[in-house]
Amino acid sequence: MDYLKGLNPPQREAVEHTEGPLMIIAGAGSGKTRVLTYRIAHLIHAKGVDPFNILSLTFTNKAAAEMKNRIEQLIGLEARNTWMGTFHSTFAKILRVEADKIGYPSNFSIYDADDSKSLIRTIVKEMKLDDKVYKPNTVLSRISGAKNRLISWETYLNDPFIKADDEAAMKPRMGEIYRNYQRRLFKAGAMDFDDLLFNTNVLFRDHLDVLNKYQQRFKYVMVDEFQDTNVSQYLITKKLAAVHQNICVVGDDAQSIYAFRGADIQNILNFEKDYPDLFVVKLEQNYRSTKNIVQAANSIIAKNKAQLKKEVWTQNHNGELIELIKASSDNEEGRMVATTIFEEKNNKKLNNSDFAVLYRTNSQSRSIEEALRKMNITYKIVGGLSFYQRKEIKDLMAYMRFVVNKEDEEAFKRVINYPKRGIGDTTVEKILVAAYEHDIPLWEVLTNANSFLSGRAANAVDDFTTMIKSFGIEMERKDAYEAANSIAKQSGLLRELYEDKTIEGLNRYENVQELLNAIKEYVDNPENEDKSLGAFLQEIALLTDNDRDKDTTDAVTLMTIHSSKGLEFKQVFVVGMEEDLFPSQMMMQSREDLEEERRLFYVATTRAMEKLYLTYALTRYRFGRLLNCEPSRFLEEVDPACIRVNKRMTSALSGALRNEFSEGRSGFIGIKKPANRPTTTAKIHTPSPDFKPSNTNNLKEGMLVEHPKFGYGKVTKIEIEGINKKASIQFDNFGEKVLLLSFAKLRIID
DNA sequence: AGGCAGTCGGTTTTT
DNA sequence: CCGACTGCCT
Repeated sequence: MDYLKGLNPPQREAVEHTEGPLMIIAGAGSGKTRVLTYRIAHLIHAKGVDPFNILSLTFTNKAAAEMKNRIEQLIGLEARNTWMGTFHSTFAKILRVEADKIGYPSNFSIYDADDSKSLIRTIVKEMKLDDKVYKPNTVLSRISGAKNRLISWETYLNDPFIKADDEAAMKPRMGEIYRNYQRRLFKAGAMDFDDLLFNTNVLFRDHLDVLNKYQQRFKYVMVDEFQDTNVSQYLITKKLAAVHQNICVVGDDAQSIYAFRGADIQNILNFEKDYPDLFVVKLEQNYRSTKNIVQAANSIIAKNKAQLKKEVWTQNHNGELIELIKASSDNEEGRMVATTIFEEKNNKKLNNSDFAVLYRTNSQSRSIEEALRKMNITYKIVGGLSFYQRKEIKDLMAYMRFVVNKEDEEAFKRVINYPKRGIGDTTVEKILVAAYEHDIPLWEVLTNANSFLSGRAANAVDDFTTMIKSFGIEMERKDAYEAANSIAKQSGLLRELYEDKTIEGLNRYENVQELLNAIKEYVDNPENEDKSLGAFLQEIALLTDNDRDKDTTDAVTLMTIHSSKGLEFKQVFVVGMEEDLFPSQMMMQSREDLEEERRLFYVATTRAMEKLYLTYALTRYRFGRLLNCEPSRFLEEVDPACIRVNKRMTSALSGALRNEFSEGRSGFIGIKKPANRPTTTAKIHTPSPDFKPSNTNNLKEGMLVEHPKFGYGKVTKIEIEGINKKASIQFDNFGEKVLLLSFAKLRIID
């Protein structure tokens, strides 16, 4: 085949090695997707494999779509028949078909994280536990972690180590919550994201005939981004490939960034043990980036202990040095990014789409957005508050979900009284108690409202069920679009939004219209055979914002590092290079955590083809508070030969700030005069509870105040600098401090 | 049942 | 800063 000519020797080896277990270690920018697509094409064309027998698993819908696209270009429509999708969507489809074998209805709902958390909140409340101890987030991630390691609630409750662990964390009832959560999901005919994989494992474990069916079907199994698989995912693929042993995994241990989701880097490090006759190919030549960028990335990742041996290199030019940009605040950082983009665009005749701004957390996008808007630079945000997480979208989807699956408790709670129809919390509570305590299906309670509720409430509920029933009939007779359309209209949801004439309301109305359009597109797409509402819902439940078609106009891309994986841009800004932000202080519990943050930095830098900027701010607003920031340790870890400091950017203001208030700490800007008192005289001080930031607006010179850390002090000076009001305070035991009034916590004594 | 004002708390990444 | 929740009033 002539398409093999364009490949370098290791790439070609990977493509041609089709039989038996194969691991491809693919460094950043080494042409991984190319190899994967060529390999599939090769299987079909040269080896005569039926596309129907090939399964390719990816982590994002985008990656799956991209690969499908590229194969189609290579070998034409034949490629349509290969099964290509994310783990979650692939096994959701299989579970739909086999649901009855594990006791689920085939129209099961898929709970997203919000639904899961809401359910956990209800359970914690019902168990009369403290929701400050059992926070939905913590509980969910604990349960999720268990499921990813295939620990059922039964096992969880009986495992003495887990028990000891939970007790040490002062959360002894965790196992019971897990049990109740799981029972409640089952009763609602619902699975959360992790269940899709967990239950597939259960299905394959308990029903060997089913497993065998899929083993026969998938003669060739391929896993992309293998470093991101968790145990649950790995076991599924291993089982599927057990008969034919044609398993090909592609990954890069240096880009494993999903440990928080249960990804286990050991999967890739131990793969050889599971397959002794494993063939390994390393793709080490980088075609994407300049030497400087490759070297910078390598110099960071080299500090990690847990990694496979690999030497990524490139024949590309040295390119420009990496530019280090220092700003005094997050807003100035944004301005610098925007002006740099503006200038580079003009100087090098680049498009907006050649630029990307990457950050560690979604909330960092704000200051960048503002600056870009001011300079009239078009941008698009990937991820963030997802379209599908918007209230109006979730509301309409909840209606659709409830019509499809009338046991779906979370969907029910969303729609029962929205728009308002006079059914209050007490009534909802009664309905749920009736259903749960006596183990009656929710829909049975609703259709017999008279037996459970008193007159007025029962009538309102009757009207509701009548409406839902009519939607059900409509759903059976019509396609997803028509059904959704009349649900939106007749439920009153569309009218409610239409009547809201604020800009926000208009937006919401448009969003709902957009969802309806998406359903229309789905129905009109000849590739989708099943045009029912249920089929559409299962499709959409696993979509994220990243999968939505954004306007293809020329725009700068803003996103988190996590969502940037697999992409490349000519020029990349990695912003917020500050200690505790990146590497994130939330993460930093162990060496492994630091190493994952390093890999994250590795991913970020290797997105850049020609030029890379690292920027940081000395002060930053987060959660409405102004914090002082230290430069990230990563700035020191990068090989200094690759970096140059942008002098122009180091403004007088930032320099002054840096020198004068160098000892940053949350809550105060710095020490002006060192305290020359013996520390032994510091008395033990228990702060009273009423320290409020707002109090400090009333500060006047000469006042006596109390600070939670420094104790009692006297205000010596009030001054305004820029947007900040500052107070110098002489503390009894700590000398003079300068506090920022916008957030310093103080109590005024007189 | 529902609306409003005021308090409290979280503050990471995604299928 | 922003959303979720609480308590009070109609």
